[in-house]
Amino acid sequence: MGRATWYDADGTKRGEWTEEEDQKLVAYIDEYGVGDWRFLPDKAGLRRCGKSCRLRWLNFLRPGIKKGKFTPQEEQVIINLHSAFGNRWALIAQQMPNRSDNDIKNHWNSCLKKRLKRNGIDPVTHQPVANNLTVETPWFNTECSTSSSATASPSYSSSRSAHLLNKIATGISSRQHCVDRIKNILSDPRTTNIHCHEEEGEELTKDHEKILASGFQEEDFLMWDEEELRRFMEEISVMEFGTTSYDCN
DNA sequence: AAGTGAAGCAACCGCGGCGTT
DNA sequence: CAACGCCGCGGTTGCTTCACT
Repeated sequence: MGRATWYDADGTKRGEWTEEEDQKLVAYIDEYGVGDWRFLPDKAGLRRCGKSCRLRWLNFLRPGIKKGKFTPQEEQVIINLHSAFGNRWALIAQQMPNRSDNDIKNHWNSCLKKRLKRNGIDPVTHQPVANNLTVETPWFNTECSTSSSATASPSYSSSRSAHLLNKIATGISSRQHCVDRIKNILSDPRTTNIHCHEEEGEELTKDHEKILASGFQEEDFLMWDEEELRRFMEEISVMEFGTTSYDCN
C-alpha cells in the first residue's frame, strides 16, 4: 500500500519504503541504537528525512510491533482508554506496547468511532447522543451498583464503562498518577487479556467469531457487564468522584 | 466483468513542547 | 529571557484492497 515514491527538491526520498531501505534502517539501529534522528539517515545510508525514519521505525520496524487485526479485547481497551484520555494516542499506545499509536489511531478513526456512532454513543464524549438517550439517570454509585443493570440498553450499558473511566480519571489528581493506575489495571489478566500469548489471542478471536456467528452483534463486545465494572471499581479503590470530565491539561 | 464507494493502512504535514544557546 | 531547532504527537491525505451493485 502506502504512497507513491517521489523526491523533494533537496533529493530527499518520500513515499513508500522499500525492503532495502527497511533493512538499512534496522541494521543501523541494531548496531548503533536509536539516536539523533537528524543524522541517522545519512549514517544509515538512506536518502530519507529523520522524521520519516523515526515514523517507519516506531510504526513498522521496531521489535515486538504487532500488525493485523485488533482483537475484541484490544478494542475494548482502546475504547476505555479513549474515554479517559481522549485523542492522546501516544498515551493510549503506552498501555498497549505492541501496537503503535498510529495503528491505534487508524483503527479508531476507521472502525471504532463509526461503531460507537452506530451504537448511539458520541465518540468524543463517550456518552449516548441526545436523541438516543431516554433518561439521564445515575447508573452507579459506591453504595448501589447493581440495581439498574436489568433494563439497560446496549448503548446505555456500553456508555457506562466510558462514564466510569471518566469519573475515575476525574478523581485522579495528576497525569502520571492516572497512567500508573491504568497501567496497573491493564496489567491484571482478570481485567483484560491484552497481554495474553499469541495462541490465547487467536483463541479469543475464534470465540469472538463463534459468538458473532450465533447472532451477537460486533457492538456487543463494547460492553462491560456489571460484575466487570464492580471489579474494576474495587481494584482502583476510587471512593470519591468529581462531576466534570477528565482533562489532563 | 466492470464500475463505484467504503474500509484499511502507511506515510506526510503542521504545530506545540521542550531543551539548548 | 528570548530565539532557535529538534522531536513527538495528532490530524490528514492518498493509495490499495475489498465488497457490493
